[in-house]
Amino acid sequence: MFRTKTCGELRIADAGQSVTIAGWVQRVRKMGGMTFVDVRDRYGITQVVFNNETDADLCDKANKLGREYVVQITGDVEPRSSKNPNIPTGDIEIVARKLNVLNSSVTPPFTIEDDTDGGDDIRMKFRYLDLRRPAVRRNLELRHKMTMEVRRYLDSKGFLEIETPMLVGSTPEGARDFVVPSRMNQGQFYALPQSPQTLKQLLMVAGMDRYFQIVKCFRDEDLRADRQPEFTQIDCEMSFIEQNDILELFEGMAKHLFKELRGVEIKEPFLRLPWSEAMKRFGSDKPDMRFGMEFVELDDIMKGHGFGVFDNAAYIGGICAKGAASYTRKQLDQLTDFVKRPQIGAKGLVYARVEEDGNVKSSVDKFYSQDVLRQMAAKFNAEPGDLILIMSGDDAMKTRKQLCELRLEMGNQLGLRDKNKFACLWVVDFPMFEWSDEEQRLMAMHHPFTHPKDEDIPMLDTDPAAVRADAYDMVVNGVEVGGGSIRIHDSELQAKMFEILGFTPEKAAEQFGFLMNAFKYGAPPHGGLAYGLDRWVSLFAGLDSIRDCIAFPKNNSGRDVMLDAPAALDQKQLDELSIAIVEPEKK
RNA sequence: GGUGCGGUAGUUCAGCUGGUUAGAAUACCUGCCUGUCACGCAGGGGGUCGCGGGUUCGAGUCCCGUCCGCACCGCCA
Repeated sequence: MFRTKTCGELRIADAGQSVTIAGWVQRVRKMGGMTFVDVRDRYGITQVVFNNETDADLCDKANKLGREYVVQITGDVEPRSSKNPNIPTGDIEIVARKLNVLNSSVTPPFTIEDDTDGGDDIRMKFRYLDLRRPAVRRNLELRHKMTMEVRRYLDSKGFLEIETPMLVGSTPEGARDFVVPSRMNQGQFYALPQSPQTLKQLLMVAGMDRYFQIVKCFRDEDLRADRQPEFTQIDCEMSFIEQNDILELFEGMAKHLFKELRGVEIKEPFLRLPWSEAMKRFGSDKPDMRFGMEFVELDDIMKGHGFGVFDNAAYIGGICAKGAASYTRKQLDQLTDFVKRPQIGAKGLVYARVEEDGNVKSSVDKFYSQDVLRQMAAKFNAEPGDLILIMSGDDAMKTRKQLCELRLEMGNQLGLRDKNKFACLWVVDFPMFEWSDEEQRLMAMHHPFTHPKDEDIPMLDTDPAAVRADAYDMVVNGVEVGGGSIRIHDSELQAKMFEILGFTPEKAAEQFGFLMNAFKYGAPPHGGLAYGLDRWVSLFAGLDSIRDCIAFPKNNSGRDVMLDAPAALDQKQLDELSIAIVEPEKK
């Protein structure tokens, strides 16, 4: 046998056994007459000891080992005279009898340890070394466990896992597509799917009833810490269901995952927060509900006192930070700078402290009487020691989003965003459309196959912008971890939707004719959702970036720095595809 | 497309208002060391200061451009 034990499994009870292990040299400690070698594999680290007096040649050989050499070692398990309580195998060591050097290694560019000395850049370039680090490996193990539990749960609920093609047609609506040229069909292109949306709907028409797939999706948009150009979705679709059936089934899945992977009991049912309420109370369609600090609107109380900024504002709102009245002038100035940063773009910040005697001391005292300020503070249920922060603006939605940034920042500063605490909710009743300045038309907020709320359907003709959709997002700790909708299953309603979205009937037929045709053959009512696997794993692992739970991620500019992709093609390949590269004009 | 921060030894970083031979830690190499486990001790090697231009008697340091990395805005049905 190549090995009889892994580097993580030997315990004091194994003392006396002869074993063979194999792995990488983590570290060599030479003590003169004796040498300790830590051998690492996926399962752990085991100390091997070589003694000059017992076998001088063998000890010499061990002294020549370097970091990350690959070794096979046979020896006897013995209790250690001084134990190492830091590792599970710390009670024993292997007294070596045989050392087989399977491979040498050049010195790695960074240390293979949880607390590595390597930066992101170099770790990504040598990702295969980075993946040897237990901290990164654990993230991939968690990812594996999650997909196993997802399959177990969905299988138990009667879902079929069905694969859909990666080479599909391009759909200009929505994100940019990655395109793939076709050699057999010169001048024509496939696209990689942004999601299997239409295909899973066709599976519903096909009577598959309950479908899921753990599937790669592709979007050619700019990256973020939580956005990769290829990412994995847990994609699901069901027939003969209502919205509530889907919400219940998938909050059940969330509960299952929390229990199996984090040992956390999550209470059902989740809060179902209408989109309009989420925006009013938190200024966000993905509120972090681990803490309160809800918005309070102050238009009625703060207007008409001669403070021009407020008197002319379309929206005045604030938050109350518990116990933050001790903030210094400097800290408050920093908060003001924070909201004035270009990414947030607020004009300024008004603050008010509630003092021990209940008096309210604000930055706008000269405009407001103590009476008005106390009324204002009462609206927040503010107590002595609290800090009230107020923002205003001439666009209510914009100002709410700015206030949202401030709320999250205060949550951070006051330590209210605990990574080990989880707050789950559904945001429901999203608007059907949103106006696009760039395109000068209404765009589908979710996607064009989303079913409008039945009671809002009459408004499709009169006031489409006000129509709400049977669309929902699951939000955990301010992260959108999944979303879906009830779909349109009626070809006439679908045609109307395309019309509102500015498609001519010809264009709609050209791009989505296959779907509208299918709907003519008895499409069942259906709906579904997709979970973002990368985001779920990141959330459970407490990661700052989804990159850390992806074996081979792309960098900020969409490059794979290890493979050095993308790259130019050989002329021969270009010729076969009839593709000519035109140098972008130099500016 | 835009904003901010960064790029100095294999690696992570320090390097002030410009001024001798650019430092630290760690990694690496050599020697010593029989109970280490972040071993210890002694010694050693290691730099196109991202790249290009400019200002200056003199640039790692200031200015302009450019490339690369990270975070964010736009974008992400």
